[in-house]
Parts: sequence; structure tokens; C-alpha cells
Amino acid sequence: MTRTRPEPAGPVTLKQVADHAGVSISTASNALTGSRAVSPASVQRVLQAAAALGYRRNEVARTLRTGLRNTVGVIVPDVTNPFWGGMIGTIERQAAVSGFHVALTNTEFDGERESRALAGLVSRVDGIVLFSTQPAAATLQPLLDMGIPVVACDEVVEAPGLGGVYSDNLAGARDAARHLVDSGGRVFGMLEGPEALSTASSRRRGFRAGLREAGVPDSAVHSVRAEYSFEGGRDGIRRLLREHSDVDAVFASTDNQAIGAMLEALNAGRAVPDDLLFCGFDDISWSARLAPPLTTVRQDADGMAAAAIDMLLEMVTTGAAPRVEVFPVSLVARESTRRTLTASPVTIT
Amino acid sequence: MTRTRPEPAGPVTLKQVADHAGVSISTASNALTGSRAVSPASVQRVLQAAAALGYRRNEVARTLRTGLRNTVGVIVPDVTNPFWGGMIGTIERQAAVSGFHVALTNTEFDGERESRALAGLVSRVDGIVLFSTQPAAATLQPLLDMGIPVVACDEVVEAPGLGGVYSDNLAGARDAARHLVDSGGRVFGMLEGPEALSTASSRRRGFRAGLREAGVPDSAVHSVRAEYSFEGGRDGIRRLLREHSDVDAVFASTDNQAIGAMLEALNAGRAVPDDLLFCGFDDISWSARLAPPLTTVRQDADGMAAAAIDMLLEMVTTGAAPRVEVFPVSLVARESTRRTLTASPVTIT
DNA sequence: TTGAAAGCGCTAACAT
DNA sequence: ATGTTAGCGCTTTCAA
Repeated sequence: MTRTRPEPAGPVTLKQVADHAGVSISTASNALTGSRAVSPASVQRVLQAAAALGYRRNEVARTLRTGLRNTVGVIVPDVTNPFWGGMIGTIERQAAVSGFHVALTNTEFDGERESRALAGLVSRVDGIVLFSTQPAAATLQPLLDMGIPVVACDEVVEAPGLGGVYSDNLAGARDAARHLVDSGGRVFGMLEGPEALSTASSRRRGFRAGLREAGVPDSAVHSVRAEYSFEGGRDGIRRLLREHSDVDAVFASTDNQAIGAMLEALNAGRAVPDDLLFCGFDDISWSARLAPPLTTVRQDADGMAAAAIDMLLEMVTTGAAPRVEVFPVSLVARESTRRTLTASPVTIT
Repeated sequence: MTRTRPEPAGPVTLKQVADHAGVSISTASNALTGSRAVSPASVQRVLQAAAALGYRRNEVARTLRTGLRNTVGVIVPDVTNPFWGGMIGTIERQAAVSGFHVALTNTEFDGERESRALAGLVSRVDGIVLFSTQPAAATLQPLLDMGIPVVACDEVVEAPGLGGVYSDNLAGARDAARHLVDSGGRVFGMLEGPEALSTASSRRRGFRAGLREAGVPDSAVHSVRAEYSFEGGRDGIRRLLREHSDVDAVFASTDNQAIGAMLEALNAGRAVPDDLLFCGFDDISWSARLAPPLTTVRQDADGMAAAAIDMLLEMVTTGAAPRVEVFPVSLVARESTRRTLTASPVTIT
């Protein structure tokens, strides 16, 4: 490589470009940003000078001056999980289209880290998409006071002035209950999520409501609490079946839980769906790939992520008011609830 | 909420804190950062004033002044994939410990987006961890010229002055070849990755070398090219088996490929492992959960991510020289290569 | 131990 | 159409 280092003396500044082009610094700035009219000749010279010197605008200085940070913060509980991973991808793509960067923070379900992240993002970002794991984030108030728009996604955050994009968890869980009943379930088990999560409580309430509407007595419903993870599901189903071996239909609060539980049940010699029905929530890509494929309630994760970042950018750029959007969900029936020979008195619905 | 807005007039500045505390702005600054001695009394007053006004330091201004950005850029091909998702999590955690933020960019395997991201991160970050999909990123030169440390991870990037953290892909693929031979494979198929990726070519070369060393003739080895994804594996195995139905052992360049391929083969009525052996590469969490569990070459993804961010932070903070670290990999034998009744003349090894 | 003031690189208001 | 200059909020000399 016969390459002579052009400028060993640090980054090239706008002043150097201006000097090199023989114009003033403001003409150089305007030629580059196009925020006011500049003669074609000058533009030409500035562009050439910039290229020759390898000029790159210092975004930090620009931000300090304009107040435009061109960055959105994203706070998620777990990047590893494809459910959030996919949403991050969507947000990043959409943000990039508008010229925004993404500052990511992973909290690993730790409320403390979530609060610290929130605090640390002030003065670095124009707005935040928050996948919270704390029901009422008191830490939000300073941000809102400072006028930094925040859109909560997936998990409900109760705070005035907050945007929100959520799934209709209640309806989805009710549909799941109805579907399990229709598929021949008689004694029901539910893997609930952590108490503090709004999705967990909505799904619990929806499921109970659905069963009640179908005339299932409370005595035929058993619940255990479990983490939102594969391992959580595995442990949960063990506890559930140990105490209630007569359960023949299981609803899990997430697909990860459902899959952990289903594989554990298969391992323990139970037959799915003939002996035990399984229904999850989310429709992650793996759910369709298992044997048997998992019935689940599909969330429109992409749609929600897109709605969240769109709303946020709108709030940031045009000062739009926050809204709350609730996305419908849909039951996807697969083999894990399809009994070949069912004893249930289901007729054509 | 009976809560009076404290400061409707935007963010609190250091000057306001200083005034409120009755000290000069420089004393206030030093009291807060502790970079020079300040009387306990003043410290006390400044701290109280800051708390009372809800002061938050403007990181952008600080950055402009000090040149410390306290941010590392991370560029990955696909956040959705837990392989990268996990590494992002590790990087984010480690960075946070040192007080660094993470600016994430998702390229979706698009070299163009990778280049744009690289360019956009200059002047916003102190260093970059790059999961590249372009063999020789010419776009890197400007960054290196400006003295911004870059550590490539996973995919090899050839450029002087670059740090590197890689797996020993060659050895891993060679182990896989040996293992498939030992497990009774006779006619071999390989799902290769995209030509441009260094991991793909290393794994291809390692696999061929391993087979050759085991005395397998080239005529008994068939390859097809496939994307690094579930769908890629599914399509790849179809093409492979259509043309070479006598293949009885398959090595895929990634677990995602392997899983797509194996499930497709099972769907098509092939028996695994009795009829067809499968071995992947990565050891993602799902590989152990399938039926049958997938034999694979485990990469120490966490270790690599930690090494990459550690090296980068060292380069950023102490100006350490870049290094290249190669992590060992290990074969994890599971059911997908364990023949119950094998016709192979394997004796106790 | 403290304060005054320069200046990081840029944009925008104010001049011309 | 272009140049001059103030100043974003902070850290850090330089002086006291």
C-alpha cells in the first residue's frame, strides 16, 4: 500500500475545509448542509476540499449547537430473545431511514439497570422506545419533564404523557382459553408470568375470563408462576403436573415457556396433543418448527415495533402528541392442540 | 399527582447549579467531577444545588470538550439471530461496567449498510466492534486513519491495525469431518455458506481437509451453497438430496442451516441419525432442544464477545495495540450423529 | 481553594 | 451570495 497519511493531526475540521476552499466557514457549512443559498462555484470548491481532506462533520459539535441528537434510545430486557431481537431490528431499520441512530441498552430484566439506563440516556437521545419490566417507572418523570418523548412498547407503563404500543393480551388469552376448551381440554393448567409484568397479568385475567365464559369451573383450573423463558416453562410444568396430574390442557404466557414445558412433558412420556394440549403466546419462529408444531397466539411484533418507532419519531420531529395503540392478536392453531381422536363433543362450529 | 413542574425552561445547566450554590462554574464542575481539590463545604453546596434543581450533566457538551465519547459502536448482520443477540448482550453488559454506551447497527448482511454505518459512527464513538460481512472493508481505512480502534469479531476482516477475535473455524470443521466419519458416514454432503464470508470458507476448507485426512475420496463429497439461515438450510438440503440421494452424512456451516436441513429431511421421511447424520456449527441454544438433539461444533460466543469488548476498551482507554485472538471450539456430540445400530466398523476409540 | 476566561466544532443570527 | 461572530454546555488552563 503506497498510501501517505494525509492528516496525522487529528480529525479535519470545517475551518480547514473552508480555508482549503478559500471561502468562509459559514459558506462551507452552508454548502455542506444546504441550509442557505450558496453559489454553485463555491459549493463545488467546498465539496472538493472536503473530499480532498477527508472531512467528516463532527456530529457531537453539531448536536451541541442544534440540539438535534439524531439518536433514539432503545431499552429491552433481553436482546438474546428473538422476540425483542426482531423488534430491535425493525426499529433500527426504520430509524436509519430517518437518519437516526439507535443507542441500545439491555437490562436483563433488572429494574435497577432499566432506571440507570433511562437516566443515562437523557441528553444523549431525542426519544426512547421502552420495553419495560417495571410497572410504574418513576424514573421516567425527569425525562418527561425535560420533554423527551417516550413510547412504551409491549409491557404497559402507566405514566401520563407516555406513548404506548401494546398487544391486546386480554383478548388473545381469552381466545386461547376458548380454543383449548374447543379442542377438548377438561382440566386446565396455566403457566403465569412474573406478577409485576402487565402482559403476565393481562394474559392471566384473559385466560380465566375465557374459561369462565366457556363454563369451566374454577376448580378445573390450576396455575403456577414461571419465568418468561424456556427454563421457566420446563420448571413450571414439572411443578404443575406434580400437583395436578389430571391437567390435560396447558396455556403458557409465552412461547418460550410453552416450548420448554412441552418438550419437558414429551420427555416425561406425555403425548402431545393426545394426552396434553399446549398453547403459547407470541408466535416466535421456532414454534412452527417443533414436533408437534405449537399452537399459539400471534403478536404482530414487527407491526408493533414499527408503530412504536414511527410514533416516537413523529413526537420527536413534529412534536406530535403521544397516543396509545393496541394491536390485535390472532390465534394460530397447530398440531399441539389438534387431537386426532378426540373424546370431546365438538361438532362443526 | 400534585406535582409542580420545577423547571419548564429546559434542561438545568451547570451555570444554574453554580449560581444556586453561590460558587463559580468551575468550582461546580470540579465538585461534580472531582478532578481538582474543592473544599468540602463547596462540594456540599454544589451537590445540594444539583439535587435540588435536578441537574444532569450534558454529555454532548462534555464530549465536545474532552473528546471522550464513552460510546462504542457495534455493527452486526442480524440482531434477530440469538448467536449475535447473545454477543450483543455480553458486549453491552461489559461496556456498561466501564461506563460506556453501545450504539447498535444492524446491517441485515448488506455490505452497503455496513459501510454507511461505519462512516456514520465516526465522531460518535470511541471504538467499534465489527461483525462484518465484507471480507476487506475498504471503508475501514478512514476510521483507522483517525485513530478509532476497531476490533473485528467472528468474521475475519483483513486490515492492518485491526484487532481480531475469531473462532478456530478450520479446526472445528475438521473435527466435524472426523466425527462424521467415525459415526459411520460414507457419502458426505456439505451446506456451505456464502462465498464472501471467511467463516464459510474456513469451514469448507476444514471440512474437506478433515475428510481427506480420514481417507475419504473427493468423489464421496458433495457440496451446495446455502444462506446462513433456517430457510437456507431447508432449501440447501433439498437441492443436495435431489442430486445426491446417497448422501448419508451432512455438515452444515451453521446450526441454523443444520436445523432447517434436518427438519426438512425428517419431513421428507429420512431417519436421523439412522439414515442420515447431521452436524452443525455454533451450538445455539435450540440445537440441544430438538428431536433428535443436534451434534454441533460449539463456539465460545460469550467468551469471544467479552474478549472483543475488553480488547476494544483497552485500546480506547490505554491505547493498547490491537491483537488477534483465536478461540478454540469443541465438538458436542448429540443424538443426530449417534447411530443405535451402526454398520460402521468403529471399535472403541 | 477558587474564579475568569478560552475554546472544543459547529450552526445561525447578524452584518454586509 | 458571503463573511463575521456569538454561543451551545462543558472542562481546563491560567491567574489570583
